[in-house]
Amino acid sequence: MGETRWLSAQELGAWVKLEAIAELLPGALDQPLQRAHGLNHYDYITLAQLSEAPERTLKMTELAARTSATLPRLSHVVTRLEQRGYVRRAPSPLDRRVTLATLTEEGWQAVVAAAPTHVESVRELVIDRLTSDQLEALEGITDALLGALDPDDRIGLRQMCAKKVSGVET
Amino acid sequence: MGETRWLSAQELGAWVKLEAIAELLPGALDQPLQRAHGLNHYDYITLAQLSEAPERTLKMTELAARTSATLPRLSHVVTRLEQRGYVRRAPSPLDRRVTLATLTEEGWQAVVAAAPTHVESVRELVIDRLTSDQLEALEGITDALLGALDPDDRIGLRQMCAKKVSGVET
DNA sequence: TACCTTTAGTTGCATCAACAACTAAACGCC
DNA sequence: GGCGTTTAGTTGTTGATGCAACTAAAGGTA
Repeated sequence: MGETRWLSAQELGAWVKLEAIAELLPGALDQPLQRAHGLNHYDYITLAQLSEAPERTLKMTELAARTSATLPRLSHVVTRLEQRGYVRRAPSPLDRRVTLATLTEEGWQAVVAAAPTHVESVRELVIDRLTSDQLEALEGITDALLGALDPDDRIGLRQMCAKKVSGVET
Repeated sequence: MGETRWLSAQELGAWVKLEAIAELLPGALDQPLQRAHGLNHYDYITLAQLSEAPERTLKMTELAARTSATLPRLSHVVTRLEQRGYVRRAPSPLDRRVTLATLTEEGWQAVVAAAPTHVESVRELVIDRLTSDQLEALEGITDALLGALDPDDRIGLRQMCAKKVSGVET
């Protein structure tokens, strides 16, 4: 197996902090959404993705890819969201293996209501803490890391939630 | 509540990618450790922290802080690790409310065995993908974010696992 | 058409984490 | 010393996630 290349002091410093962030950030993002709207972060992302899609509808596979989740996980989540009336499932007429998930009017209301809470968290925890230079550096870094974590670019790296929602809200 | 300040294109881009990383990184770190050693990432960090501590012993509260976890979570994890013979619990003689967790010899062997696997993942997923400049920028960014996520610096931001373990392995 | 393979999605089970309620020891104060 | 408060930790329950097994529809091939 060859010798292990241990981490230098600089590498270790950056890594330990990134590790701590990976541990703390998910919970910090969940909390405000959970308390104010009964949604966790993943629920919100799921609804937000649907809200942006044409017809507010996506295939399960596509939705899973855009939310960086596995299909079983998404399926469970959609079941819950369906029970709450936020999403509707229907088999595709073109290929009956395919399930189309559609955002309901209630679901739309829920995303619109939750969006400001979420953007607020993101600003407070991340964006507003960084200088413009850091933000630019962050893009380069995240691109590099996603090369390993999402090699086939299943996510698509396109734009997201906040923009469109704001457009409709006015 | 005032107007929501939506995200600019640059902010959105950085954020969406960071979000994806936060979603994908934990699983990517768990997998190799899980398959090769039956430990998840948090188990490993817990053992690693103990391995560095004087007497290989820490108070539960201190260990929870250093691993960015809540006390209940740590308690459950330590229960499992104790059942596997990796950790021993003992009440502190000085303050009998306090529980001291100590790494056993088997626990030590387990960390030493798992460390190369873990460092390998960290390099492959993160460190080796970044330039020296990016690594430096990352430190600044992580410091800024931890200001929000860990305001009291409970973690301590000291150095970690890999260094010490490598020292003893030779 | 019959059969095999691939693809899409769901379901059940086992694991893990969050939260709240609880126990017990120490501290402060009279 | 007695009593309320704070601190340290554990436990139980509930909810979410991952994985593997399963169903069902499509596609390909003879």
